[in-house]
Amino acid sequence: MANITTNFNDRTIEYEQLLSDFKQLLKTNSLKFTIQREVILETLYNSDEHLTPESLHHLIQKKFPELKTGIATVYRTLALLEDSAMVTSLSFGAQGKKYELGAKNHHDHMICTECGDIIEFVDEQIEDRQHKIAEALGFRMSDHSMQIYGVCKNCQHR
Amino acid sequence: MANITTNFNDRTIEYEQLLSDFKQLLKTNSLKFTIQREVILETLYNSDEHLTPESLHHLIQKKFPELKTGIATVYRTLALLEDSAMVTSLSFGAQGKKYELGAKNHHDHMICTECGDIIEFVDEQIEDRQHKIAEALGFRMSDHSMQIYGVCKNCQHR
DNA sequence: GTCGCTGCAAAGTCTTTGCAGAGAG
DNA sequence: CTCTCTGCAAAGACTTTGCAGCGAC
Repeated sequence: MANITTNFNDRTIEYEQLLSDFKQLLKTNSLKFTIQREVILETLYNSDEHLTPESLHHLIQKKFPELKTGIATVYRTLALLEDSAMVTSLSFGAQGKKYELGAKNHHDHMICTECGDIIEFVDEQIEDRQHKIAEALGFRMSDHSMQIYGVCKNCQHR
Repeated sequence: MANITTNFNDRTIEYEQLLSDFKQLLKTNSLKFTIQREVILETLYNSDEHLTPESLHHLIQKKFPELKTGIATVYRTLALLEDSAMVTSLSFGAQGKKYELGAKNHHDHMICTECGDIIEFVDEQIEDRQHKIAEALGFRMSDHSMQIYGVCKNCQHR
């Protein structure tokens, strides 16, 4: 089985680069660079998880309790980052969305319906094919998402 | 461009069959067959749209005003149908889920980010590949969903 | 200084639940 | 008859918004 990649530990963009992109984005839109916005970006960067607004907020409160960052700011910043395509949101069956940094390599998700574990992967054949389908249907494709649901190796053994 | 199918007007299951499956399901679980449940199933069957609980409720109120079906019953019945895999829910970026009958052929979705239009399609190459990926990662695959986002032909011309 | 940002709390959405009466089996 | 369903309204969960003071530029 070739061409399936699941290793995303090597991020495509280093934090300094990401931060500078973010600052540029803010400047372009006459928005201000605040410590809260930086902390949110940094926490997203340092997390390998797919975070809900609530879990992101908890992480920040634990790590920077002196900031007393409000959940509203987390929501506002996530909306800002999503609008600028710096983060991507996923909505699975459960209620609420999960967010991840878009600066990582593009990938799709395989989700274990037993334990909720998420494995990221990329398959070039599928990526190619998606572009061809969009073209054939007359769409100007901007994005896509794919989730495969099933039971992971660990949960099968239990 | 071969092998992309977008024609789903020919349903795989006729209504009588669907209804009888539903009755069987209810019987098996010692649940009762009520007029509200039938109306919900029928309305889903007769709609080619992907419905939100609210839009489904509106349709039912318009068509069967004498029933005064409550929104809570719609939610409860959709949850029941989804648990039994008779309907599938989709959660796109927007808030809220949309539901569709699972009795139609399996398909994926191409979604216009301008007008919200949804085109259904199937591509065998991708279907095959998904199974192979699940296998390679040790998953026992149960289901998958794929959405391609972009701007549809009509909206490009505007 | 100006004008956007933040935290807080209040207000909105969407969804679920408790309950008493109605109805299917 | 019994036990599940239903509509209603209240409660919950999650998200957004208004506002006054704060802070980046």
